Amino acid sequence: MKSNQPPPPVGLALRHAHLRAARIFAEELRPLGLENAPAGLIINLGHLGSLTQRQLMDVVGMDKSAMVRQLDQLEARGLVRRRPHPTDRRAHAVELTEAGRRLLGRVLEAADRAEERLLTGLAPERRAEFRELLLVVSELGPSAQE
Amino acid sequence: MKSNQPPPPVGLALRHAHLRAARIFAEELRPLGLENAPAGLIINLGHLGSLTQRQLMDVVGMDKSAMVRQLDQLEARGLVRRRPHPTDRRAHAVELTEAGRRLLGRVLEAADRAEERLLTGLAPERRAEFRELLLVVSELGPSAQE
DNA sequence: TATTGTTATACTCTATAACTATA
DNA sequence: TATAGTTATAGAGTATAACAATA
Repeated sequence: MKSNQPPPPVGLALRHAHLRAARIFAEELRPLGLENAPAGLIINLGHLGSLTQRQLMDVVGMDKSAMVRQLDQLEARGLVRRRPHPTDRRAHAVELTEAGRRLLGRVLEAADRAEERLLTGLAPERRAEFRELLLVVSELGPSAQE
Repeated sequence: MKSNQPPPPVGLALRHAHLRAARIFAEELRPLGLENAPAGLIINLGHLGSLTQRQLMDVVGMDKSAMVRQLDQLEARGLVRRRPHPTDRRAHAVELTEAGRRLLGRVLEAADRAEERLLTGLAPERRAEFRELLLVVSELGPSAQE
């Protein structure tokens, strides 16, 4: 039943799975003129509402200076706004503009199509199972013990 | 039972899981003086034996020129050897040296420790399940339909 | 004519550190 | 003294294209 190759380390499989997911997502995003990183930012801002840049860095795992550059570009395109933070005058409250929120809908559709393609090899129940396990391993899920 | 947040797209969860795996693996590799990319090459050469650079590129998802640089460094450290390919005189047959094979053992131990840490949140049966599903999604596994 | 490996270039990401303005 | 954001810099990865040798 098993192949004669030893199973690859989980880390390598995660790398391949992520590379494949990123490739597929990039294809689905192409018509929107967006790349993966800014699309990820938009999705997270959509989920979480207004965030400081520091919080965004933690959420998307992006570097401080890369975050500045990405937000500069998104702001120049009118998709995102930096506002004064209500209580901390050092910080910015970053949020989607109306145009950003409109684009968010199309980005989420692209993400859904990408996910459908990514999980083609799994039956529906196994997809749910995969999602659940992945949330634990990624430490994004409810069972993440931080 | 469920959180009130919508679940993140699987692609984002894969990204987080992979970032976490890479961070943990890097920590386990530090005593060996190796980084993730060359360690991945060594593991793959160990699993698959002698490969051309072209094949290695496909297997590890690395760029043409990055592959040249990585192999140059591994060859300079005496861990890898480029030999004439038996049938294609354009190609190189890349393989581990004896020193490389000795290091491979320690790299695999580091990978095991990293995997143990990575999957801490999952009970043993769920780890096997996760591995199996991930192999399908990564298209590395037996069910990959190319 | 296409492919393997090499080299070169430009662009992006990462990591680091300095700097400012606040806290 | 520490933190949020900005800026600058060096290093690594990615993407491209050109090239030599070979298929």
